[in-house]
Amino acid sequence: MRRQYPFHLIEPRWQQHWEAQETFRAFNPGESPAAEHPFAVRHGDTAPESLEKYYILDMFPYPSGAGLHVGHPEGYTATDITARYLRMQGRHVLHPMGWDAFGLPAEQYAIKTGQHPRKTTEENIANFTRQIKGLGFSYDWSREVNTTDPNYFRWSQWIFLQLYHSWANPASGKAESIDTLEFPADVTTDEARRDFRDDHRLAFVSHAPVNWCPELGTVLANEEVIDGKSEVGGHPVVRRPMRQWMLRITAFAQRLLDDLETIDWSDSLKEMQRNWIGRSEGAEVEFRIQESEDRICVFTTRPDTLWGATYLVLSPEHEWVDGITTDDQRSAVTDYRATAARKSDLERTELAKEKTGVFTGAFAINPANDEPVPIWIADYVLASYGTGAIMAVPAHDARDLEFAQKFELPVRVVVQAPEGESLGFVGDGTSVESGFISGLPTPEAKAKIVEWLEGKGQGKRTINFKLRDWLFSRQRYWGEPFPIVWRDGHHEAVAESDLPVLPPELDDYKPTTEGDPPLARAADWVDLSDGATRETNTMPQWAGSCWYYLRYLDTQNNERHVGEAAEKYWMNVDLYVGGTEHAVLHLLYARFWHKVMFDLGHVSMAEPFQRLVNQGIILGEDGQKMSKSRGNVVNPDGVIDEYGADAFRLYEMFMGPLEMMKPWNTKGVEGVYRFLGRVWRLFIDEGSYKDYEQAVTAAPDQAEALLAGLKLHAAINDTEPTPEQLKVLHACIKKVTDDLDGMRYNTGISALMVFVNEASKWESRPREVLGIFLRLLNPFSPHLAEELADRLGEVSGNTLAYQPWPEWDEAFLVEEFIEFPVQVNGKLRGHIDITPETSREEIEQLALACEKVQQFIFEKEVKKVILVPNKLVNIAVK
RNA sequence: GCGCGAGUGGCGGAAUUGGUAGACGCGCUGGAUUUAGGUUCCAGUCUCGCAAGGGGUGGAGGUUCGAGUCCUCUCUCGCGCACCA
Repeated sequence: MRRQYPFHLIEPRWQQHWEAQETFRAFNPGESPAAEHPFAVRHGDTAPESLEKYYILDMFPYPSGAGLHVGHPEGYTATDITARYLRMQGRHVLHPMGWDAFGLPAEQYAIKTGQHPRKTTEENIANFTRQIKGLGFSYDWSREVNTTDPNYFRWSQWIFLQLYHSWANPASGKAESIDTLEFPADVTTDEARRDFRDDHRLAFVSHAPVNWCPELGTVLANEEVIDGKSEVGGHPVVRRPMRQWMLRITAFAQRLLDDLETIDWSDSLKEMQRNWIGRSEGAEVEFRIQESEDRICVFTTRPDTLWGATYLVLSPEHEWVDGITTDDQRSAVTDYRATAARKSDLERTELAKEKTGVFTGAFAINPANDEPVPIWIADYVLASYGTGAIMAVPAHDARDLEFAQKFELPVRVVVQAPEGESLGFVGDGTSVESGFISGLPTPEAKAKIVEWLEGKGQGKRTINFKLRDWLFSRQRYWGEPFPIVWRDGHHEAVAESDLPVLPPELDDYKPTTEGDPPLARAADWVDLSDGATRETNTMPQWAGSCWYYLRYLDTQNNERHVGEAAEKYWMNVDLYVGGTEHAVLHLLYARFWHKVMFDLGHVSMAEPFQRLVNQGIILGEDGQKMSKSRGNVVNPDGVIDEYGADAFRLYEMFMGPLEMMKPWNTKGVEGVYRFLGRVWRLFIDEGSYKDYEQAVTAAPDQAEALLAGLKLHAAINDTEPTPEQLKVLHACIKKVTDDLDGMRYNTGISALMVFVNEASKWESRPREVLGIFLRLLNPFSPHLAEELADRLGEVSGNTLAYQPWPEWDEAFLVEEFIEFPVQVNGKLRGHIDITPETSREEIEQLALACEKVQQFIFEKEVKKVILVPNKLVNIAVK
């Protein structure tokens, strides 16, 4: 196919120019550009740090072997356009890129082939770099980070130590040094004090059941388990107790929830985080066990239904089950617990349509009415939420009702529904048959019963979160080793001066045995000369991505994770763009780490990402999700070969709104490619381009040199633009500026198309007008814009990157004659010719006199004439 | 089940605050140039109707001079969470 224009020559040339010129370098406080750098050409002696900054961040990719897919450049193009736009607007823009390079695929490939994951990772990064650079993004490559680089993960380990050395002080609600933790009076021995501290650290060791994925040979965080299967690979996950490192994210649940109010994220994303944090207000109520002094504590959000609590249910794992079970029920209970323990999470939720459970034989006393209620165990009660025990109120809870009906337990209505059936009613109503709270509306009933329980010492108001502590260790090779050693059964921090802790070299990357990490195989590495042994787990992939946005600010700093001045100047991230897949993983973890760092004084702001935008996913041409098995994956390399990077960028944005899910259509790429061809022909003399093409056919190796022989279009000249031309130009400036401010890239592009459609008709094309158009085009398709601007005339600093963004003048947009719409009863009936000076009265008269309008108001009563300035006039008749 | 979002031509999508529905692009139809095709350029393209005119933004109501936009009910699709007491 004939090329619309020689993008294959233009694009690499400008990419090399930007690289050589370091066009997109951002400058830290204290740094300044050389005098000939385009930043200095634009801003003169002004110190970069005195300019208003804008930090625009992409979610850095995992460099997989498959290379870039079309989803990556969607977000990257959007941020690049905004970065280039704001640079032209005079902002000091930081726009970096890096690699989230620890991860499972490289390790699995290593297990299969014996090749070191570092090698795979390096190759993949090289490929990603080539692809991303080929798209002409304006990244400051001097700030590239790689999470697997020891100079990077040294600081990931350092941050882990900050967590290790801290605790969450409930009094201040903040992370503080573990040294501020006061020991209770009864904690006196060194051993007890050590244990007490270890129980309070933000990074701590737990032996609780965890999500173990046998297929992957590692444990997973709750966030990484979906429907009982691993998020990566979809392998079954089972519960199993193991010694693991945990991070105390639960201590920050309330702040993670509250601070969502301070940031500019989409409602749906905030809602996803809120749901994940899962705050619910209620009360803990204590039920005395019959013929015993022990009390079972349950959590309920409906303490007002206490009179309707006709039985209790404990989770099968509840620690008291053994103690309370009666002899005649013991074998049934033991069997049930064994069955429940064998069930995977999947079976316990998905497959368990029908409620199951057994009676323990024991009874508890309902504190409201002193009646004995039976205690059951059932796996619909989760050990991990609340107290692992509930009071069942079958009349006002669907699950309890189902259970009660199956096992013929009593059901007692205690809330009157405002209307309709009260049995099974779960909303707010009025308490009935409930002693001293009868007659009270639900909220008041709740308050009163809790007050009463508190007075009796049998309950208290509480808040529960679904959020669990973060399981932070993995049984893998290709991750950050923990900066931890073990001595006499206790863990100790590695000295900061000994960081980074490098992983050992291995020949075999497989986990050793059931759950033993591959690092355990490296005896030389594990056993230290002083008798201590190294922790052999590694950190999860999230560790590196939790703080990379900070390292970009100061990648070369060997003294700190980030220099204070750089952090203060650049933070926080003004705009963060990425996919929704990280809504509750990366974005929650990073916020948590950031808050800890904030409390400890290592960063200056409480939230890292001020504004966050999710790009929608791109579907295949068949409207299905792209996948190898469907065979509908679009490879960007092929598209760029055929149409060029500028067309690719333009199409990714022209498809539709950034945040929307939308299908790929190669015909659409051709459309924007044709548009770029029209831009080319607006500037370049067609005859000379045809000559060039013929000459290139004869001498393909001379293509670069022959390109120099192209002539500008003969219609381009230095005449004064006509008012009509200025109107078209300024309408375009206005629309593109508005759309870029609102990140409406698709409509911005359509405005550029409208301009080109008009300008193509001009017999005289003023250089001034075309030059301004190229500045508008530059953020979208920078290679072509730079090339044509270069041919059109001198560009200061040899790049459009820092040319001032054009401003529009409303005066040029005023129409001399306006076709003003006239409606009758809200329906368009005709137009009248007016000018901006036409008075209201005149417009009304003209509208009523209009011939087309006449036939609709003839012999009717004109009730009202509504004139909306600059919009229309509407005549209401009857 | 709960929460969030979205339904507009043959298709992707426009329509900042209620104010000319369908911008821009794809596709399609016709024409011109070149011609082997393609490229490029011009014209047309929501629908019914020869026209005048009528209808039209998932569906049904409502508010309004005027509703794709606001309100009520309802249907469909997508996403998230899911026995969270």
